[in-house]
Formats: sequence, C-alpha cells, structure tokens
Amino acid sequence: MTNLGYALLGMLAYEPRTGYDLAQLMKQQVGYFWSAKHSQIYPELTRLESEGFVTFEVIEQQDRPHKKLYHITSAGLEVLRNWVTTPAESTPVRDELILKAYCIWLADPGKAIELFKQEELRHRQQLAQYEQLYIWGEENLVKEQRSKSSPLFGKYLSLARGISYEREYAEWCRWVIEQLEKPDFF
Amino acid sequence: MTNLGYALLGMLAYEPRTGYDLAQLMKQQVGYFWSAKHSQIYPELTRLESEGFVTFEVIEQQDRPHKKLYHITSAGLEVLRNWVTTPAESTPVRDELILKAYCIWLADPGKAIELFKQEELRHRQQLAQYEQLYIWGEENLVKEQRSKSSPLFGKYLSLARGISYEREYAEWCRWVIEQLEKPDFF
DNA sequence: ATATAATATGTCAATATTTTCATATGTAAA
DNA sequence: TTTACATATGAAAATATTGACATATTATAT
Repeated sequence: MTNLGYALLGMLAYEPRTGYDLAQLMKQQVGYFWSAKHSQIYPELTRLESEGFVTFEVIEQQDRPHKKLYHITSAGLEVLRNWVTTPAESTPVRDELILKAYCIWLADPGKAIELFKQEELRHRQQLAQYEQLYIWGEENLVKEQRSKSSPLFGKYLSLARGISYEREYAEWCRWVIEQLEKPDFF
Repeated sequence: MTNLGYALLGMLAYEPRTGYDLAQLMKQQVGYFWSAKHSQIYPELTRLESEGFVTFEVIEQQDRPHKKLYHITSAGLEVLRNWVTTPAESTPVRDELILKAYCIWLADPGKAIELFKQEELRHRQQLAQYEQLYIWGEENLVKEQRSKSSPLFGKYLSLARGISYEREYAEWCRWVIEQLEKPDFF
C-alpha cells in the first residue's frame, strides 16, 4: 500500500466519495496534509478496487456526467486501522518560499517585501477558511460528546493543525517583512 | 531549471561544497525546507555544471577519498538572483502524521498516544538543534550590522521559520495527546 | 581478524507525481 | 455564438524522487 492509498482510504472512511470529490478535497480542505492530482487519484482508486479495499457504484445524473461513488470495504477499513498507529516516516518537506528566504540576501529588499506580502495574504486567507470549518466541526463534535471514535474527532485534530500551521506561516511572513523593512544599522 | 537546481545553487551561493556536503546539509540543517537524496543530487550537479551554473575542482585527500568541490559561477548567481523574488508556487504538502491524525478515530487511543509522544519528542529534539544554530547565527549577523545582503541574513530568516515550525508541530502533538487523554464525556 | 561506520561518488531500476491530451455534459458569461 | 467554467473520468508522456546496487578509503570497535 502507498501513502496515497492510505490517504484515499482515510477520506473514504468518512463517507463515500467520487474521484472528483477526493481531488477537490485535496485542493481545499485537506491540502495542508495531503495533495494529489486527479490523474494520480483515478488510477489509485482502480488499484484499491482491484485489491478489494474499495468498491464503487455508478450513479447516473441528469444534469451532469455519470459518476463512480467509491465506498471503503471492511478489508479497506482493516488495513487502514492497522496503519494508523504505526510510526510515521517523516515525509520530506520541500517549501519553495522558505528556500527563497534562504537566498533572500541576493535579492532586492523591495521586491522581497512584495513577495512576502503576497504569501502572507495567501496564508491568512487559507487560515480564515480553515477556521470556518473548525467552528462548524467543533460544534458538532460537542453534540457527539467529544467521542474519540467519532469521525469528527479526526477532522478536529487535523484541522487544528491546519489552523496553527497557517497562522504560524502567516506570522513568519509578517516577521520576515519586518526584518526586510528595518534599516541595516540600528 | 528545476527547484532542486535552485536549492543546490542557493546552498552553493553561501560557500563551495561537495555533493556529499549538500546531501548532509539537507539531512540536517535545511531539512525543514528542502531535501533530496545523494542519488538525485549528484546528477543534478552534473547538469548544473553542463549548463555553466557551477564549476568544480577535484580535491585529493590523504585520509579520505578524493572529492569534487563545487563553486557557483556568475551565471549561476544570475539565474538564482532572478528566481529569488519571483512568486513561489506553493509546494504541495504531504504529511503522514497529520494524515494519521485525520484517521485517528479508527484507532485505539492508547496506541495513538504512544505515536504522538514519539513524534513530539522528535520535533522537540529538532527544535533544540535549530535553536543552537540560530543563536550562533544571530550573534554573527549582529557583527555584520544585520546587513540584508549578508548570507547570514538568509540563514537567519529561514532558520527562524524552522524553529517556529518545529515548535508549533511539537505543541500540536502535545495538544493531540491531551485530547486523547481526556475522557469522552466531561 | 572482521565488521561497522563515515566519507565520497556514481548508476540504474522502480515509484511517485505532474503535465498534457482527450472526451462528454450543461450552465453562465461575453 | 463562441468562450469559459464546473462537473466528471481517464490515458499517456514527461519529470521528480527514492531505493538498491556498486566501488573505494580510512578509522574504530568487537
């Protein structure tokens, strides 16, 4: 099993979804911890199906093209459950903006400030979006007595990380801008 | 030019290094923003050399095998400088631990606590290492009047991010453990 | 003596991931 | 009316990345 496979199973464990849904989810709601393009997702779903970890039903629609709704099977739940608490290998990080920060001494400070202002905005917007999702999720988790076996519990934990990640990132951008605005001697 | 190419040029802009040095650096000091294995680094250096962005000199050693010390060229500095302030495409994130958190509702809370305790430790250790590097770097940057065109400036900015990233990560792990230790009803 | 680790560079096969092309439906905008 | 966009799935080519194999030197530990 690949990490992408576990990621898809993890999302399908919440509720049945189509390949398109999964791709959208990765672009929006879970992008802070996993992402993949549709061209990688569709073949992976086919593979998961051939191994019996998911099944699908074709849904005909009037307005739109037909779709394949994927469900996780008990075999899929089983492998997912086994994987969840095994030690994670730290996935390598590649962050272009921090690499740019590392090289910023070569750049014109004015242009650098522009770059980091754009990035700060991007992360603040993402932060606001995650905060909305979080508020909604927390209310519902309380209704379920904060059960650790409720699917909402996983969303709650990971979303909390998405929020603190985006906040930390935005604040670092702001701090970088401050450093760039300071005069060399002070 | 690839992102890996820029990463290598960025590191070589600080000082000449061997492929081995660059691989070590990615494993340790710059791992929070870029990483690559030696099997990817050596061919990329060859490519950079063929395009005139780096040159190398062979250094014979008594104790150890010979090595190739790579230097960035003025052409290399030029492309790097142009790239630094162009908008960054957000590099996709893939974080296995957060994915596991997302699926944690399927797991035994006791096992989950173990997992997050290990991860918290890992990030606290990395944090301590980065903090040491930061203290050293900051002292030296002050000596250079906090010049924004000093190579230390880039290290300072990026290392600050490494530190806040690891701290935020460790604190999230701690918070997750607290959530897992809470009784379902309270 | 022998094994292991660190230094040092490289190739090659296997995976993982992205980009591009292809197709189809219906809606909204220019 | 043609263009763009959102929904929906898929194949194929091109890149990026990892893991395994290969080799050589010296120091250190067993």
